[in-house]
Amino acid sequence: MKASLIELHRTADERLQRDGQRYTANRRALIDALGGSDRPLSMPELLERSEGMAQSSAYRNLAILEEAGVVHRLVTSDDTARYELAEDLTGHHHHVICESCGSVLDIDAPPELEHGVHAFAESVAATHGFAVSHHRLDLVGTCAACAAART
Amino acid sequence: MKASLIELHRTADERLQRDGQRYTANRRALIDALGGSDRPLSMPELLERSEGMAQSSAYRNLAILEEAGVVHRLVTSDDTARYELAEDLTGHHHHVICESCGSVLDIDAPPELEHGVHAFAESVAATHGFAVSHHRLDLVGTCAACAAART
DNA sequence: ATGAGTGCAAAGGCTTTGCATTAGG
DNA sequence: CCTAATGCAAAGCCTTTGCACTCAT
Repeated sequence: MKASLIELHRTADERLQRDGQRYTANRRALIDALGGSDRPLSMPELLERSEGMAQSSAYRNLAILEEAGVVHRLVTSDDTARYELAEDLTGHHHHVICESCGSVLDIDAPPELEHGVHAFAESVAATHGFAVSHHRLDLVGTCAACAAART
Repeated sequence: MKASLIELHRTADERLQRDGQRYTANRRALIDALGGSDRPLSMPELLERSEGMAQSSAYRNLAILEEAGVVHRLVTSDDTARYELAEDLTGHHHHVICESCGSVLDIDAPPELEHGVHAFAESVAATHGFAVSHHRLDLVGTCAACAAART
């Protein structure tokens, strides 16, 4: 499901134009950074990968990219946000979150499990009049690195 | 699984003592607030329910209560934290999160689904050397109130 | 008395906003 | 040209910390 970078840029451009936004060099750099990662990136990580971009521009552009449905902002356990490409661009996946260092890893769940979650979501929607737009299934614990460091 | 308030206070007291902490009036008030709610509470909500408590005391005591394993802090979508009783005091449950107003509702998942999640967690633990301590399964969308307001 | 707990106010850290400058169409 | 986008610095907001005071043991 992972789209090529070229295709990714095309899609981003389309969605921004639909919102009356331009696909500038800064926005391109952010998409490159996110498209080249197999996990969500924090602001420091994004700035490292985006030579010379002002932090305020990064925040502003990420907000615009999220608005356009290209990027997704997520908050896990620590209070720093992380960003990833929208799910329809990366394929549905879940997160393994280290509560010690805050790092996040992408991971896929077996189809049976996804089915179960969808059924659950539908029953909740029906029961509570709640419009479920998506679900999150995170595994939280300690990553190998942190477990080792804690020795 | 929901313990009586009396039992809850006893447990909180025990766990705090184990940490060399006292079970003060402020801490009691926080536990009362959380124990009397069927959903996680934000700081403003907690202060409303805790007559005259200083915000700094609330933050400090919640941190101590979390350390003692009585309270759990969670961050959902907006950047305000919410607090609930530790899972072993409330029973395992999941959250329905409104991305419009940030409200959170507690909910139970069917046992089959929980089984599936556990199996998944174990396979990830084995594959990635990641120590899974717990999981989160959230349904994200728009609550009935927000859907109505948006008319 | 003695240290934990509290409230108030100040400081911190991530994120957002104001404003003058630069650049894309 | 004219508006959108950028960078810098200032402001905001939630949360944490410093400090003097109070309370319980």
